[in-house]
Amino acid sequence: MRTKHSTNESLALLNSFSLFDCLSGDEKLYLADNIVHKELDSKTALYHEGCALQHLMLIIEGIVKQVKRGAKGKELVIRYARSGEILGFRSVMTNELACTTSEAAGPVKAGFIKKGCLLKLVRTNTNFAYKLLQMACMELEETQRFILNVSQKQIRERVAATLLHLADIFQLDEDNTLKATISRKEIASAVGTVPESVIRMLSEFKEDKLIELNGRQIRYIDIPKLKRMSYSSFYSV
Amino acid sequence: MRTKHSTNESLALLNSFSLFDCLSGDEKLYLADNIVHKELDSKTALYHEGCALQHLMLIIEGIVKQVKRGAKGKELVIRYARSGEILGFRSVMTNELACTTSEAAGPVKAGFIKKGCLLKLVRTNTNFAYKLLQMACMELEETQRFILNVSQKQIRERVAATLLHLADIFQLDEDNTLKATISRKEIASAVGTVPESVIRMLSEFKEDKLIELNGRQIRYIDIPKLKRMSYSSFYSV
DNA sequence: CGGGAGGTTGAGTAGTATCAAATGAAGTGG
DNA sequence: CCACTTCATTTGATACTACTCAACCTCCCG
Repeated sequence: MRTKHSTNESLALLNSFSLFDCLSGDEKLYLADNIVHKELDSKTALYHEGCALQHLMLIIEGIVKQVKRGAKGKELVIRYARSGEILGFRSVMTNELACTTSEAAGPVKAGFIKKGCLLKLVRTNTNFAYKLLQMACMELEETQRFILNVSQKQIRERVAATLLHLADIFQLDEDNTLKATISRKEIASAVGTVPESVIRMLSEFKEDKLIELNGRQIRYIDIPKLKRMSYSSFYSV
Repeated sequence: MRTKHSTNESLALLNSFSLFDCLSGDEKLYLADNIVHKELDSKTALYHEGCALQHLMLIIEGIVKQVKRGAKGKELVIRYARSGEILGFRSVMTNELACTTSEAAGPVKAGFIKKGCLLKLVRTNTNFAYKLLQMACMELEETQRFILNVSQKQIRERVAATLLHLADIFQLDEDNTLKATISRKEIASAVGTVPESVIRMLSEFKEDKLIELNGRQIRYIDIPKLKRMSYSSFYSV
C-alpha cells in the first residue's frame, strides 16, 4: 500500500533518522521528494533473498524481521530491525543480490528511497558516506558476535538470550508481558534450533519461575537471572 | 620489525590495492608517506581483541588469521585474510574496540596507516569512502553466510568446507598438498569444534580417499567430492 | 633417556534433533 | 451449536551427533 505524503512530512521523517543528520538542507529536500511511503501488513515482505534491491528502506514504524534461508529450507532470523533502522543498504551498495529476506513483524510503515538517489548522495557527500560506513561496520560487529553466540553456546543460553533480545525489540507492557505474540517456530528460527527444543526450554524457564506462559504470551519474571543465563550474550549488556 | 621504505616503494604498494584506485596522485603520495612497513614473524599479533586500533593494516604478503575468543576461552577463526586485504577498518571507523585478534599465520609483510591519516582521506574523497563502504558490505555478507554455516551444518560438512577454504587461502603445491602446516587445534578453531572431532573427520576422509595425511601435511585427492560434501558452503563456489 | 606437546583412539555421555502421538486452539460449514 | 479440519503446541521416546575424558602413541628436544 502506497500513501501520499507532503515534502514536509518526509522531511520530518528524515530528521528522525540520525543517518541523515549530515545532509544539507538541499540534500534533504532532494531525498524527501524521492521517498515513497508504504504501509505494510504483517508478514508482508519488503524484499526477498536473491533479488537485486532497487531501494534503501527506512523503517518508520514497526519491526522488521530479517531472515536467511539455509540448507533444507531451515530459516534463521539474523536480525530484528526496529524503527529508525535501515534495510537493504548492503545490496544497494555492492550491487549484489540480497542475501536475506525481510518481512514485517506486525504492521510496518516504511520509506523507500531509490538506489540511484541514495548513491548520488553517497558520492557527493563524504560525511554521509562516512556515516553509512560506520553503520555497516557496526552491523558487521554485531554479526560477528552473533557467530560466537550460535557456535559456542548451548540452547539454554541462546533461548535466554533470544528472550531478552525479543524483550528489547518488542518491548514489555506494564505487566512485563512481551508486546508481541511470536510462534514457537519463529522463536526457534531466532535461536537457531527446532521448535521442540524451544518449548522444552520455555517449560523449564517457567518451572524455574523465570517466565510465565499463557498461550503465546510471555511474561518476564526474573530478567536478571535470564541475563546471567545468557552470559556473554551479544544481545544483553 | 620495522623497515624503511622509499616513497616510491610505498606508492607501488598502494597501487596494488584496488581499494586505493580512486585516490588522486596527491592523496596517494600523502598516504605513501604515512605508511609504516613491518615484517612480522609467524604468530605475531597485528592487534589484540579489546584494543582501540590506531592503524589500518594492509596485508602486503602472507596470511593473517583473524580470531575471536568466546566463552571458556574457546577460540574461533573468523577469517583468513590474504595479501591485498585490509584489517582493522571496523574498529578504526567506529572508534570501538577491536572485537577480534589478528595474528600472522606464517611470515607477513604489512603496511600500517595511521587512523587519522585514513579518516582524513575518507572525509575528503567520497569515492574512497564509497569503496570502503562496499568492502564493509561484502565482509558483512560473508559473515552472515558464515553464520548459517556454523549454525546449520554438521561437523562433516564444516570440516570439508574448511579444508576447501584452507586450500583456497594457502594454496596447494603441484602435488595437491596444502602449502601450510596447520595444527589440528587450529583447524578445529576454524571449523568451530574440538580437535578430536576434526581428527575423526580427517581420518574418515582419508578412509574415503578424499585426502591423504602425512603428519600435518594434507594432500587433496578428491576435491569435487569435498565440494559436494560441503554443499551450500560459503567457502566454496 | 625422560619429559612434554601434539596427535590419535576409544568409551562414555550430554545435549539436541527427530519422530510420533496427544492435546489444544481456531476456524469452517452444515 | 456442533462435528470436522487444520494447524500450532506440547509431551514422550528414541536416535544420534559431537563433546568430554582418559589412555596411549609419536616425535622432538634437552
